[in-house]
Amino acid sequence: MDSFKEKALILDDIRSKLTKLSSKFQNNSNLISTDFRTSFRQQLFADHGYDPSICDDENSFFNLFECQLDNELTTETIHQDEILKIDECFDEDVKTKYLDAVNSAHNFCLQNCRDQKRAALRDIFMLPSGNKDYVIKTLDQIDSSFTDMFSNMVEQFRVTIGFYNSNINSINNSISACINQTRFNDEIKQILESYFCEISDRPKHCEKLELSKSTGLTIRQIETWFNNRRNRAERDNEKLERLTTEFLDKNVDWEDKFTSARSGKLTENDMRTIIIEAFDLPCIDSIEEEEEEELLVIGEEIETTSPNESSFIKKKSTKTRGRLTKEARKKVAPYNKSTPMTEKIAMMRMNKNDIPTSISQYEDSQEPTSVVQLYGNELPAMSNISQQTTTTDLSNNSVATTTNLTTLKIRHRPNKNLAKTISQPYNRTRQNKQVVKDKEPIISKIPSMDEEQFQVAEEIQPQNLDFTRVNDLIRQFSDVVEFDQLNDISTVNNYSTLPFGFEQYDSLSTVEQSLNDPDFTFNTVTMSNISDSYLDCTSNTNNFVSTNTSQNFSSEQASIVDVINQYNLFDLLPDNDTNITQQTYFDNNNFAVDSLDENIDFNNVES
DNA sequence: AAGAATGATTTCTC
DNA sequence: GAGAAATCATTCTT
Repeated sequence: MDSFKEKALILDDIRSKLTKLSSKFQNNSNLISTDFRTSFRQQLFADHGYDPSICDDENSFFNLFECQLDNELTTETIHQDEILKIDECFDEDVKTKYLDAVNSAHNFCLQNCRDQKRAALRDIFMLPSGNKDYVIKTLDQIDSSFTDMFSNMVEQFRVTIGFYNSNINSINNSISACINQTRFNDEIKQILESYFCEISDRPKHCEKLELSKSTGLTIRQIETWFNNRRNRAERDNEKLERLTTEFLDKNVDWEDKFTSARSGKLTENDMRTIIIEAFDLPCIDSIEEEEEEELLVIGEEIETTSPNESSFIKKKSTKTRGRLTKEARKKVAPYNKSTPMTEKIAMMRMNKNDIPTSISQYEDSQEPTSVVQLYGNELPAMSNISQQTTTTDLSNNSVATTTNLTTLKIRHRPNKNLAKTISQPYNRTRQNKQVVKDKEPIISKIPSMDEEQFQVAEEIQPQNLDFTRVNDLIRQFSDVVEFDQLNDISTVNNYSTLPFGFEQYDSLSTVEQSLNDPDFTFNTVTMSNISDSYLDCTSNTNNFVSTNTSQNFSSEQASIVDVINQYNLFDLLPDNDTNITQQTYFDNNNFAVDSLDENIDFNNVES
């Protein structure tokens, strides 16, 4: 443990010297002589008893500082290209604002790209051994990450100004589509709907971004859609709740009736009568009579032409098919076709403890069309579920309801109209989330417009476009860059643990304390010094990020991370004759938290 | 024409 | 600042 403390001090020393150096360097590289460059880091490590030969590629590093950082982001040419293209096809107002947006985006990416590269270089430089190839690769990755980001933004801007609507096939739709995005088309609805039902009704920011990308809607629109969707689903549930209560409150032993119906003691006709009476429904005599007359005629005809008893009976039995008016149907909740209701009833019974377990199962695959069909099957073991459900009174407690529904895994079903508007049949199976990782910058996929398209675009360009949306986008992208993109970029993950690790040596006293006191925990370690205000620990497959000190961690978890990070960091310095290669630490995501798995419940860590 | 559906906005709360 | 709830405005369905 002596070496632990010793190494901490050494690193602290190296760190302060290097920090001075690199800040000087950023301002004026000429201040540093060639001799100094080639020997500085070697000397530094040699001073502390390490083999200087582990510090290779000195010159490369300095060259990188000098050259790489000043390289323009590769978006530059694309950027110019964009300007030229858009120049030709939109009016002055649209053009200006579009270009402003693109410019802001570009500057933003440029600036952040530089910062990231600078940070990466600084951090990597501090390590005992350098590997030019690795560093260049890292810088390239950062470059391409930001190129992608910029491409995405441009794409979004284009969507906003209706760029893609400007083709010959959709002239009529395009103006209204881009000025006033009224109804979303079927494809978009399908995407949102299936996301809502299958994955989450409350997407996280990065998920919203993906949705935004796949639908072409803005994040704001995505949010609005999900808000509305949640609200309305909730309202529907409440309505069903009310109807169910009403249904169950009727002074009828429904279970008994259904059993009778199943066993044939009661005909559907009987059931219908019972229901109509129970609910005091506006009887639909007129419709009924008409139909009966009709059927009667058919029956007679059949009887005369072909006096086959069975076919006659068959036909006759159709006559008794229960039919209610539309209005009546609405009131008879359990017989309504939009029907997770059956589960609801089961839930309510369960909670009321009057009828134990069995009630019908609602079949995903078919619309229940009659009483028998609706209640023909039995719900699988309710007892499994009941243990988890709350015991609160259901009738007026939507929270409890939601809990129960979730537990039951009740699925939302689009109602008839919705089903109609969604062109593809709603797919109930969870779709494999597409892993979209283009190696190539997305910008290459943005189709360019030919001359003819430009002319069309010019004719139909939107007049009253609200560009606050574009600004919105810029702002949103800024957020995303901080919290999602940067942390998602594997390049950044690789090195972003480093600043944290180094910063921890600011609190050496804490380390010291920990060494003397076996019971000491690192809860008190200051995390506010974390350089980029995020902490990223990467394990084999698990990846969790705290964007702001220990907010997303419990203090216990945070402290574990601290400890492990520090230990691992010390391991960076080769002990005695151990020859540790660059790859051991940097081509391997296990860098920081290899041994954490058994200590941290990754499932509970927000990522 | 009435009513349902739905995207968007406003207001309020936590 | 995010989300729920209420509401508005417009479009679609019946």
